[in-house]
Amino acid sequence: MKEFVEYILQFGSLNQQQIDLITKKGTELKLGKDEYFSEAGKIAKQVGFILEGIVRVCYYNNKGEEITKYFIEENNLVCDLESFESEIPSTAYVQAVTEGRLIVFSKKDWQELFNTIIGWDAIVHKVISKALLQKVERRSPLVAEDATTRYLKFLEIYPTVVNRVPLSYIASYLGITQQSLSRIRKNIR
Amino acid sequence: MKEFVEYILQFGSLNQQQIDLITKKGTELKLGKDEYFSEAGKIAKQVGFILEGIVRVCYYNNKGEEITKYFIEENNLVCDLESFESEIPSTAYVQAVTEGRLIVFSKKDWQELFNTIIGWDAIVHKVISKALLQKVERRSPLVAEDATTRYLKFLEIYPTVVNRVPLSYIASYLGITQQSLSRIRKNIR
DNA sequence: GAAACCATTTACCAAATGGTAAAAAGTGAT
DNA sequence: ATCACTTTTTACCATTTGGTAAATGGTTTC
Repeated sequence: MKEFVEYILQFGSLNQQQIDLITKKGTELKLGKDEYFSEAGKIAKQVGFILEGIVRVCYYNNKGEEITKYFIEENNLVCDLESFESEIPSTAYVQAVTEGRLIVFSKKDWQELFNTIIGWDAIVHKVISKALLQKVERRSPLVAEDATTRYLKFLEIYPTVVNRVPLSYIASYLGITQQSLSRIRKNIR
Repeated sequence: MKEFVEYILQFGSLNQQQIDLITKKGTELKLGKDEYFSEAGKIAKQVGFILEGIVRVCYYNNKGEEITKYFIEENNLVCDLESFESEIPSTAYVQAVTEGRLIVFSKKDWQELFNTIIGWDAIVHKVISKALLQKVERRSPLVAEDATTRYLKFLEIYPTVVNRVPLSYIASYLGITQQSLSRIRKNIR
């Protein structure tokens, strides 16, 4: 929980009473490897913050292939925003890639924080903007490159992820087959 | 200007006095075809709202190729957020693809709105979150597809853009050569 | 340790895309 | 209408990537 409070405080200041309130609302959740945090077709009901582990967001394209949209690492929020905020069914799965430990807030508790903590609104919006901007900035530079360059850029973008997730997840994130990625790895060495 | 006020009011309510203040701060800017709204290496000093025309954000990759990161259409904000907010040099060019008409706010005026209009903060954050989310959601589904599918999806995503921008811009947005895109167009007909 | 299971690597050939270059089509100016 | 200029299309071949399948390597369970 300490990690979450520290993270939040980077984006704005809170007094002890407010911090206690936040701490009281959040509960710890353990996720097993491959377990889903939220699922496509269902409405996202929680906001999470990753203390430990790696999570990915994935979906199935119209060929039925499983595509990793992005990875989320420690010290980041996890939430299907569109689904959570608009209460529409999610279009993607959020899945623990490794074992994970999270702080989670129910929608009700999360909203209560907006009503009771002045400035919570501003902090959350900053957090979310930053996270979204990062997603855009990580994805964009990959598009116009060949597969090898994409993989090299992936190594820069997600240095803490490479050795903790299956090759096939990275391949689908990069938009190539796992055979191609394996070949690329071989050529790089 | 009316269009901008209408756009903003979708995200929160404002009284007439507040609307007048916003109206007073914004000035109209005309951009010629190919003219830059902001440039790589410089600090973004304005926020814009497109009344008319199409704008693109582009950069040069390490092979020196010009890559279109995304297009921005009418009724959307234009701003290199990272540069504008943190006052760091921008990494991309923002360029009018067609002739354009925008409402622009200087950094000083934009910030004054935060100080004088209660709730402006919340509105702007909603606008920005929505725009960023759209950028992610438009880009992600393209990655894992072959070139033809990417182009077909592009047509869905940017129906108002296809016939108003050069083929080469679309090709670089999709991460393929313009020859490939031309071939794809031929095969689709 | 053997068996079963899953992930990764390799190999082979087919298909898609890139690179270079030239032709064709479109645009604007005089 | 012609010329100069830019954009788009086409063609050719080289290179990259995909698809299928099998082999190898790793891990877990008994």
